[in-house]
Amino acid sequence: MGSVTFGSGAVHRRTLAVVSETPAARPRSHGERSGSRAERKERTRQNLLDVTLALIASRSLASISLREVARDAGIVPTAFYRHFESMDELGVELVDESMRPLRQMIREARRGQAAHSDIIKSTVDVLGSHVRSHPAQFRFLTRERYGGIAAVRRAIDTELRLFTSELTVDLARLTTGFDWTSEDLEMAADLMVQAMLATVMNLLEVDQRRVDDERTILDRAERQLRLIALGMGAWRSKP
Amino acid sequence: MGSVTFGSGAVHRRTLAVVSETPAARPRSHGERSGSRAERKERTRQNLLDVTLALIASRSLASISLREVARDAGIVPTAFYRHFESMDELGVELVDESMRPLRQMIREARRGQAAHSDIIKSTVDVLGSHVRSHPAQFRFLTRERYGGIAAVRRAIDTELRLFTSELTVDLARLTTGFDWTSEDLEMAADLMVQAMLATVMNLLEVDQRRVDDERTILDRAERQLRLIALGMGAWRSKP
DNA sequence: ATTTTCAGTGCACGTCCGTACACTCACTAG
DNA sequence: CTAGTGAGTGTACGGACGTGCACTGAAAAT
Repeated sequence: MGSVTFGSGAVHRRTLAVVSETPAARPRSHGERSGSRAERKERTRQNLLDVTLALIASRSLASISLREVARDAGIVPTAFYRHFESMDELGVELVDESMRPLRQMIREARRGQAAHSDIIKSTVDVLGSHVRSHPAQFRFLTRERYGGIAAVRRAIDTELRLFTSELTVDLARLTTGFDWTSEDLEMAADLMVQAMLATVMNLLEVDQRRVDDERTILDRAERQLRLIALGMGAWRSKP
Repeated sequence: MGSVTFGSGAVHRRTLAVVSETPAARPRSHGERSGSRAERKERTRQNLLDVTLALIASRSLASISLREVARDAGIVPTAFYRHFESMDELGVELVDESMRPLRQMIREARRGQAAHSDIIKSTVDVLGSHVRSHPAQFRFLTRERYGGIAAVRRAIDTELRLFTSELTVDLARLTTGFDWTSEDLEMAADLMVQAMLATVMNLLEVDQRRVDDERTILDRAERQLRLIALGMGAWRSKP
């Protein structure tokens, strides 16, 4: 079970279409080795990010080596530096990358909020479906949120604050008439985000867990959010 | 900046008091190298745990090496195996170790609950003081709760469930008369534990953070728990 | 047509790692 | 008093790691 090295023997296969005069309409083969230099570089970079995200499934970022990532991405270790200065820097970039599904989620939740009458139910459903379709991103965010790399922790924290403040704005819209201070709104939004993040981790740890199935977890999240909403109905910011 | 190896030259100094006939009243020197073999072993074992806990402050368990722990504990790497089979096993033991302050906390909170009139305030205060006096343990639990080592994650999860179910019992006592199902009580307790754990991490990350000072964080936690309590007042389990 | 750029290669290095093995020698049990 | 135990030692190994350096060759710039 020695080295699984490959690529060293497989010589770079250049694009064979040399005669065609139409540069716009390429055959594109099957999306293999094509594009400008910049495009190729971007693809490798993306590959490094993807591969790292896949490795996060079972381990923490701090225990993943540069060599391992390069190996899985099909490049030589030193070529890694053409894209990132270190694994830590890659980790910070990965935060942006992983926030994309979450941002898309909040947009979709807002849409559901308009259509559906039950805001909480639709929000939880959207959460569930997004976690199911982007597990790696959510796992990365929840695992590294309090993880061992300070720079990554900081980056996630910043993004999550942004997320919370967006939710705060939504809550403000729903509580006009009640005398909520923005500080209290933010506090309530933070509690909701916490509940949702804990739900995310529960969803990701299902499978190997006892009886908890997905529906049970989402039901609980729904009840927790409903409990908070109920509390907000009874709250007075300045008593 | 080569090897900082030491201990190899410092020969084991045996206890010098050989003449004294009283085996009970030892001079004890200054608590250095004394005790039975079993005691010495236990002390080394504890040292390994302590040293690891200290290293967790800035990194994750998965990135801490056996050699590093052994070095800091003042023993040779191979002697590590006299105490633990691997770093993973040490991690699982560390969970028990770290739960002790938390268990003591809940006991103290219950006492405060009896004396003080405001349960929430006293609970949050107890939380704050325990985090301040046992930062390493709390950091370990929160950092490795969703960390990279499955066995440790599992162990923490189990302990936290126990903690939650203890809180559930307390809540049941406070809500007699209201028709709460035990499932809903547990859901509410879980939300409270989540809020408290998030508070713990916020407390531990203060210092290097912006303006958030300790009091601000505890105030927020207090308001979050109060919000939940308010929600519970308005809740009906089977509507 | 020529030069420049630069993503990726290949090799080499020094360091740290986990762990196997044979050992010592203070304690303990008999 | 003697024999056995076992916590800790010292050496040694094979392998993985991060990274420096000189390189190649296709694409881009001139």
